[in-house]
Amino acid sequence: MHEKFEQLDSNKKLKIIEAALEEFSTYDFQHASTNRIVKNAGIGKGMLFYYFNSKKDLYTYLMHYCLDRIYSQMVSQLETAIQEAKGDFIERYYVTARLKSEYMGEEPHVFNFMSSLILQDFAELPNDIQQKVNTLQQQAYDLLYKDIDLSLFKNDIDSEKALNLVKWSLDGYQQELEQKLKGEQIISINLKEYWDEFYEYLNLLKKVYYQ
Amino acid sequence: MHEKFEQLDSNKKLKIIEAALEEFSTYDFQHASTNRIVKNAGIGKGMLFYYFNSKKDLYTYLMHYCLDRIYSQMVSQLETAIQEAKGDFIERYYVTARLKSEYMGEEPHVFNFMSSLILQDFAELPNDIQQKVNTLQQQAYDLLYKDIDLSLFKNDIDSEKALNLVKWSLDGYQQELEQKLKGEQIISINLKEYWDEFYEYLNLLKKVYYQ
DNA sequence: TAAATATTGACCACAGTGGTCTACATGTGT
DNA sequence: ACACATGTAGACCACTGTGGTCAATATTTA
Repeated sequence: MHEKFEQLDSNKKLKIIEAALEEFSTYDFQHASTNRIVKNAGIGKGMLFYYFNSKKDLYTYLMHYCLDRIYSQMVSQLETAIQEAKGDFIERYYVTARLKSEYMGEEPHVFNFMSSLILQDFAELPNDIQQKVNTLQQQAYDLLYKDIDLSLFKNDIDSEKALNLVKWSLDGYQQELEQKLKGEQIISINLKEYWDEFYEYLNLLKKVYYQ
Repeated sequence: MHEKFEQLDSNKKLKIIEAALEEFSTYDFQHASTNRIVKNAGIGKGMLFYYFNSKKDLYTYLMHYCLDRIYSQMVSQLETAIQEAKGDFIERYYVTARLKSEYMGEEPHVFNFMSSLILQDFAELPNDIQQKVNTLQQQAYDLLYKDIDLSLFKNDIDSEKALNLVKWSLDGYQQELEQKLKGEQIISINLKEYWDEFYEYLNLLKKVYYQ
C-alpha cells in the first residue's frame, strides 16, 4: 500500500508524519489542509499523493501508525511499572500518570492526535480502529485495576469510591502540572521539583485513605 | 453601535446569538463561517451585516455579551450559595460545582463559547475583555477561598494541599458526570441519582480530610 | 548513456469566503 | 390612497483556498 513511503529516509518520514499529525490535531478531517501539511513537511505537493492515495488514506495511515506506536511503546512499560507498584493503587496510578507525562513530552504529536481522535464521535471511526482503541483501553484498565490490595484502605470507607477519588486527585494534579509547563520553559530542575511535589501529594493521599 | 440588533424581537435575537456562539465555539475566528451562522439563525446574509459591521464586530459583541451575562447571573448566585456553606470548603466547592453544572445545562452555548475563549492565547484578546475575565476570575476565587475554616481539617495534614485534593476530586467527579450525561438522554430522575452519589462522595471526602 | 525513479509546483475545476447592493416586502404617518 | 422609511433576502463579487493531477525536470541506478 505505502511501500514508497515506508522506504523513505526515516527523518523525512518522521517530518511528514509529524506535520500531518499536527494538522489533523488542529483541524477536523474536513478542514485539515494538505497544502499546509506539505508546506510544514518541506515537500512538494505531488509527493504527498505519490506516497498516499488521498487525504483520507493519509488519515487512516496515521490512526494505525499512532495506535501501533502507543501499543508497542506503552503496554510493556506500563506492565513493568505497575508490577513494581504491586497492589498499591496509589502507587500504580502515580507511575501511570508519570509514564503518560513522559510520553507526552517525547511524542507530543502522537499524543495530541490521539487525544483529538477520541474526542470525536467514536462511532464514525472505522471498525478496525475502534477495535484497536478498545483493546488498548481494556488492557490499560486491566493492568491498573486487577489485583489491587484493597486491605490497604481504611476499613470504614467505601474502597470503590476511594479508588475514584484517588484517580481524580492525581488526574487533577497532572492537569495543573501540564498547564503550568505550558507557560514556562521546561527546565528539568523545575520538573524534578514538580515530581517531588507530586510525591508529597501521594503521601498525603496515602495518609488519608490508607490505614 | 448595535441599536438595530438590540431592538430586535428577543427570540430572533437569541436565535442569532446562539447560532453565532455555536459557530465560534466550533471553529476559531478565522475559520468560523458567517454563511453557516445566517443559515442556522434562519436569516438572510444581508441582515447579519445590517446588525453588525463585520465578522470581528460580531465576535467582539459576543464576548461582551457572554461575560456580562455570566457576571450578572453567576456572581450573586455564587455569593448566596457560598454564604450558606459558611467556612466549609468541601461544601463551598460542592455548591460551586453544582451551580456550574446547572448553568451549563441552561446556557450551553454561552458556556461552550467561554470555554473555547479561555483556551485561546489570552494575550490575543482585547484589553477590555482580558480585564473583565480577570475581574470575574478574581471574584470567584475570592468567594471560594476567603475565610475558609481550616480548623475543620485534621491537624496532621497540610491543609493547602488538602484544599487542592478536594478541588481536584470534585472536578473529576463533575467531568465524569458530564461525560456520562452526554451519552444518555438527560432524565431528571437520573440527575437526582447523580447528585445523591455526589453527596456520598462529599461525605467520604469529609470523613478522610476533616477531623 | 539510457532507463528508471523521485520530485516539484503550476495548474485544474470547484467550493467556500466576508461583504455589498439591488430589489422587494412591510410598516407608518398622513 | 399614497409616499417614504425601514426591514429583509439572497444573488453576486472578487478572492482565497481546496484535493488532486500531470508534464517537466532532477536524481539515481545499471
